[in-house]
Amino acid sequence: MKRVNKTEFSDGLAEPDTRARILEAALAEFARHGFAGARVDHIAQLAGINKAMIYYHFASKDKLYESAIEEYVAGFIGELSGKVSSGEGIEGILESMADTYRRVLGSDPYARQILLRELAYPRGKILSRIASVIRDSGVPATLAAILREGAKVEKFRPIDVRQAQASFVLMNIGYFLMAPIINEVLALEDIGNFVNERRSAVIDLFLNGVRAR
Amino acid sequence: MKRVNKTEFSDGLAEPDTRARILEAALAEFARHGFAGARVDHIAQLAGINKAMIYYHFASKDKLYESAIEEYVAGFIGELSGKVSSGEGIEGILESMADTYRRVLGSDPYARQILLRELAYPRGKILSRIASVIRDSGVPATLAAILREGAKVEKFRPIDVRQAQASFVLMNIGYFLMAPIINEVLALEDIGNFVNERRSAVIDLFLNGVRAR
Amino acid sequence: MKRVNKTEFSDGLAEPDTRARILEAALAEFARHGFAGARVDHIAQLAGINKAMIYYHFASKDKLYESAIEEYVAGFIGELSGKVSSGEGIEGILESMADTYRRVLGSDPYARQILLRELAYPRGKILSRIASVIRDSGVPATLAAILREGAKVEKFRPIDVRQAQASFVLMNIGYFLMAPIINEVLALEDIGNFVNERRSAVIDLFLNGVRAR
Amino acid sequence: MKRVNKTEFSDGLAEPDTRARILEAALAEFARHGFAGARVDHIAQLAGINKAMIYYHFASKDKLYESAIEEYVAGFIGELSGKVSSGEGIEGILESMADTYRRVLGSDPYARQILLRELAYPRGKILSRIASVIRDSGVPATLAAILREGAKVEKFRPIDVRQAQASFVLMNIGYFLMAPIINEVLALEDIGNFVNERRSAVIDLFLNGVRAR
DNA sequence: GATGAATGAGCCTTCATTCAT
DNA sequence: CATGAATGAAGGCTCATTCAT
Repeated sequence: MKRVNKTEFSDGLAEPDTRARILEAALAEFARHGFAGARVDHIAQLAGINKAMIYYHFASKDKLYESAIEEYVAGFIGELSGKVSSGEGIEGILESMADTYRRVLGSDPYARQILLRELAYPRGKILSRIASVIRDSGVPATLAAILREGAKVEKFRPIDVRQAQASFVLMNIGYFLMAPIINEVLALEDIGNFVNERRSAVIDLFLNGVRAR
Repeated sequence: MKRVNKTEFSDGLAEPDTRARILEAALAEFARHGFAGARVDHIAQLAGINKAMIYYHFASKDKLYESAIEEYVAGFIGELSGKVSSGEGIEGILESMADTYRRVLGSDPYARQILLRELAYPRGKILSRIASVIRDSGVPATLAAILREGAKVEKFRPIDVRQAQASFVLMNIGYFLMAPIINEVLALEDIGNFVNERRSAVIDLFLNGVRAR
Repeated sequence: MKRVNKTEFSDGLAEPDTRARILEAALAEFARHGFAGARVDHIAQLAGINKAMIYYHFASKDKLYESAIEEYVAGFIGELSGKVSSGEGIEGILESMADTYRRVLGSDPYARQILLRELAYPRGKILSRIASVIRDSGVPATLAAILREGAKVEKFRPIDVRQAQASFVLMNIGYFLMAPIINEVLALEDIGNFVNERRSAVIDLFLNGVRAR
Repeated sequence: MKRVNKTEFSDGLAEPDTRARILEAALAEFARHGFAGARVDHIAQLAGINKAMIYYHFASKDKLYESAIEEYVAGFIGELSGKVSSGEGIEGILESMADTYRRVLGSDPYARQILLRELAYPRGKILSRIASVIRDSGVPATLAAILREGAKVEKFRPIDVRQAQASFVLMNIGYFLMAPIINEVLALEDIGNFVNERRSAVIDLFLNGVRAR
């Protein structure tokens, strides 16, 4: 907040400021071990600072968790918002959504863990925060609008739009959450392929599912 | 396993044997607090026995966790297998699957927590065990067979069967896992209704999605 | 409370039970270093037990302090009560009081420290407890009665009995509390002598102070 | 000592210099919480300065304590000395002593705490310092002289002067130290009254106690 | 089987003290 | 003089695990 990089004119190898380093280390530790399993000692080691510094910058392990997750979630705001322009048509928006989910949950090292952890043992208002970020991105509303407009002109079948929204999201996100089980149940040997093809398979199923006959 | 009822000659009002009580208490505690957050003391208290008894029956907290989850997962074997007869047609099998997922994840007090926990922080081979139970139930294979047969006679479109399997499962299971976020993003006010209508909405989307045009 | 000596029939060298050992060690540590200065680790060492045992028997450092002091103060109940029979006359009761004060504050290793500590930084209701023990001993009431009776028959001057009570107590107790300063101000070289003679000096001053002329 | 007013050329509204502010804050903190219970952080906060400043002016918490108490005790030197002129007679000197004790221990916010604390857990040579201040005031010597002179002319009984000195001091000071217990044992309801009347009650008892018959 | 007591290692947090600026 | 940041060494408390009975 009122923090300034402490080595502005120095050797160029300026180490990131302590508070940020702590938050990053905390995120990694919490993602890997959950809240109860995370060790403050370990976070300090990861951040390369003295353990007491954590309590200098944050009041407690609890507050540190909140701060780390909050900052992490806030980081996605820019990424998600404005990704969709209704002009692209339904294929465009579905592709955009699928891409975003994949990028966030398939590449980001912490998103999946944090999300699962919070779903299992909610702490504070983090789930609400995540929901806000998604809703405020405008994507769900845009998809809903398209489905409703399409139903009027009989391009789409008159279905429950909310159920459809949920279904599309879950087909996409759900895979990343449940991959270990899905992959084993389906006895997948070419997981990379499966993931790559999933985007179009999901969109195909969805579009055929909602399109009027 | 090797346990004997402890009140063989007693009054007939035999209380459940200790080992079982421990396992039940452990499941509840682990589901509620995760592995690291669970307290052996608390489990003993829940089971109404002395803490040392836990170590008499189980080698460690780790082993206790494994035993509790293993026994819990094993309990679903009978429930899932034989639920599907391919004679019921595709609607029948989809309904049967949707019902089962809902019963397990929507009513059972521990399933959702344990599943999320294991997905986030896998311990031992529990995820594999879950996958085995699902696969051994024969349901996925039956669904795959129906989709393939249907594709041959052009009843269904020629799609990737594995992707379709995954999609159907995720639309169903995914909701229970992610309900807190889904509900808030969609600003649901009638959650009960939404859940009740979800089964047919999902089946409807899926069938239209795979059916030939 | 519900504690039984654990080595009833053993070698006769039965070690005192743990709880009592902890209380004794705690008293010593608290008396020597005060509450904030006392170290739980040190108490455990003094008691010859593992630090965790302290928390097995007592909830916290706070509670341990309360328990230790409470038990300590309670130990004086028997010692103080019934020490005075009004039949002994005023000299008798004054001597008895002076002796008791001297025994408690001059010989007991902890009384002075605990009393000073509590007077400076009261914790819980310990000062009240001490007051109760003194009052319940009946001694102050007996002294007051004697002074009042004596005033009626003009054996004593008509003075404020409460002030007199306070004065007598303070001349006795006060010395033990303030000895380091008193001794130095008076440049005493024969402290032992001074203490020995104090009893009769105080009683002499007091009796002449209250006696009618 | 070697300090200079920090705002020599400033607006004239010079704030008290830092060193003095630290000493004042330290005295308050030490009086309230004792040495071990006092927090350097808290002292800095009370003084409205940065914690490091404390270590710039004082070497350690120990030295800070000594300095604060030393300065505090030194402040009483002027107050106590020269208060007594033997010309006032014994009543005069006793009244003067009682008044001084009451003013210091009954009104000063720290004296009682500091005195009790030092008596319980002496630190450095502070008790000696206090004794010196008292002795150097000349009051005890004056009282002793009066009692000895009076004994020669048989105005006073031939008592142990040192015991009498101690007794008078303790009747006065002792009450302030032990008030919480005294008040409760005597079940005082009019404490203010009791304190007000104490001076004359003590002097009355003492004079009658030493006066020849 | 069952229990109360005991333990060692570790955990979160605090605190006096120091350093760089 | 003055500050914010940093640190090492505890300090109180907890927890999985074991022991004696």
